[in-house]
Amino acid sequence: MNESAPLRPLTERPRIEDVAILAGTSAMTVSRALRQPGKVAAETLARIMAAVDALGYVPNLSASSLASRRSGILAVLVPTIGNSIFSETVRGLADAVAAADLHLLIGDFGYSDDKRRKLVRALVGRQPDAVVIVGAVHDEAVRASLRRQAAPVVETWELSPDPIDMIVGFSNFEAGATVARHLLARGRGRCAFVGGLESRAEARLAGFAAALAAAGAPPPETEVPADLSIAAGREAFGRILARAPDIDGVFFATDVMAVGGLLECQRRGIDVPGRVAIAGLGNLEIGRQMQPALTTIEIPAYAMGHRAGELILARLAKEDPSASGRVIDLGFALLTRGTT
Amino acid sequence: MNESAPLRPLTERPRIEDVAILAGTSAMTVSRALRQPGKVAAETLARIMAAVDALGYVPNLSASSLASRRSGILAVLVPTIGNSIFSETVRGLADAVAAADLHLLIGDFGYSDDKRRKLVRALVGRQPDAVVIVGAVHDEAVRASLRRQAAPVVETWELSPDPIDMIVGFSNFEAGATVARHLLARGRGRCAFVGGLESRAEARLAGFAAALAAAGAPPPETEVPADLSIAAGREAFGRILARAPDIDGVFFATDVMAVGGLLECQRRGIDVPGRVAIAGLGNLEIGRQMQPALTTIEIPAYAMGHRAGELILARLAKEDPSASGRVIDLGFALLTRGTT
DNA sequence: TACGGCAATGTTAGCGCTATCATAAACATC
DNA sequence: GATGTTTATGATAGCGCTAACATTGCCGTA
Repeated sequence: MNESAPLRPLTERPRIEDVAILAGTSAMTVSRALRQPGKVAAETLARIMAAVDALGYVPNLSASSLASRRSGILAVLVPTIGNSIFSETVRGLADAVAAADLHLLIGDFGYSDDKRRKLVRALVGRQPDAVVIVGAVHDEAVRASLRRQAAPVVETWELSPDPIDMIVGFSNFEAGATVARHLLARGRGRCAFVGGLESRAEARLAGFAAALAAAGAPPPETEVPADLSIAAGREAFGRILARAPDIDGVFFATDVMAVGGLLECQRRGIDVPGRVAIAGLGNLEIGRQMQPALTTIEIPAYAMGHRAGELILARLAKEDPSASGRVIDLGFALLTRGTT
Repeated sequence: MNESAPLRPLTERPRIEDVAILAGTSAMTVSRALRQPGKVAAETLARIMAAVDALGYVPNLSASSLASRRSGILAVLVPTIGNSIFSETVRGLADAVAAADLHLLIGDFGYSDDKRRKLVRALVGRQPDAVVIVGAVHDEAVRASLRRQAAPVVETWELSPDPIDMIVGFSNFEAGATVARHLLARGRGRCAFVGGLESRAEARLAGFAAALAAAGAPPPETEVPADLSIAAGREAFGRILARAPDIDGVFFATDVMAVGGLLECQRRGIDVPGRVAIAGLGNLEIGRQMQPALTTIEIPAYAMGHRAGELILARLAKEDPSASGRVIDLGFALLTRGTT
């Protein structure tokens, strides 16, 4: 048995220095071996890897970030991780940046501007190499603090002529207008809208109302749901029917709520689309599987995340800021199915 | 105009030193002002806050972590962020730790053991103050590397007599057995199970099969779905019916798949629960809203996250490791509704 | 033999914070 | 007034890494 006392207690995590000593080399060579194995002689590399395994060494990324000024963090801000449509965007993003070693630091701001402000502060402090936000940011203080930091910022899910840095989205206004024109074409003259609580839904309503007005139709009855659940969609639909029994077309700002509306019709024995046409937005699986299947706006949820990731990688690769201010419209598609 | 050239380019982010100079104090006092405002004189505090605002100073948390040996990061590993039931657990966790300033670093391992291994390495490198994992970890290498680090680790969604550190869950085995006994009590003698792909579903199947066997019923027909979607549930159900047309009770490992089964019955005109009884697990909103409403096992998704957060805070507060090895069973409940 | 070039490795000096201890000033106690 | 006690602040020394610049030895070429 080796009786020499260890210099540092074994309970502490090994540092790069410990690996270097065990491998009979220097800290710098270990650092290189782990990040650019090609720059280290094969024999040295093997000794270092053996030492890493023996000690269970895991580099301290805080120290690494501090020294290299690269955190390896991609900060992602979403309104809520509970919504599977946003997680599609996150998945697209993760897939796009999978090769680069960036880790997603996901923050959930619960649709609250105040929480988002705090989240931005906290995330910026971690020196992210890039920031992706679901939704355009309108709060000037937040915009300023995101602009001030060097990392690329991509907003998504909306279009804005004046993005913080880059924006990848679709026109919520046009989506609303498209649904209105579709309902009008189906002979629906008395339309309603269910949605609110966030700027994207408001843009959809604006487009919806504008297209109705352009066609000379009366303005939509509107209901703001309590939340974005099926039950909230049901209840909002019930309130609309109570207020305006002659409604013959309803656009729900999300498929989940639209499914609520559809289920409520089925419960009440209201014929869809005979008496009331229903449309949603998101092309979620549940809408596709309903009977009749839900007419909806398919949005590029995955693609927006993926494209955001590509933009980020391009910017991080070359020091080329020419992409700044870029606005990318990925469009959307109306999927006409059984409910209209 | 002040003509003196700045010592550092203005484009660089301000450091704590810059704030200190502007406020006419020292870096240490600024650091204290931001973390323990009570320990700084009111007047000094005001000057410092003014300087922070003026410069838009945001502390570099990498440096902070390195110096303080506290990262403020709570690492969360989930099989997929796309599943809203796991996001309930994350929400419970977030709520529980909201006051402590811990940030959730969420990693998604896509149900892949290999990805999880990599994710653990990456997350451990960020020196998390705590780790929460959805699912028990069986991979010995991963268990070892999580054990080696000092931070508390909480596994969730399963029970295991030998947790890495702590575990908060429910018995998937018992959940399966409970559903089996319920179906038997409803006179269903020919049962099937749809699920797989992960250890929790396998435990449910084991319990389901054991309870059937104990009652002398034939072993369940089982189908492993392609994924965990509604469509996969539909298809698996179709295959079961083709193989065993006399099936009169089906337990789906998740509500989403169960909804698929229910919709498939409706499409085929199969009476539920007259001819086939259906049960799911998760108590998701869609199951509650279906007509007839889905019988399901309600699991403590939110509570598991919340309890995990509480355990972590307790451990971080006092240096009391007595909670180690703790196994907490939060149970589950059978919600009998229209489909059985 | 001398020289430049290259590959492999090492040395030094921070990155921007905070733990720790020292100091100074203000106050209370006898 | 001498002494302890508290409160506010500051000086110093790292935390564990990596950028940038040596240094070393080896090769080919003049």
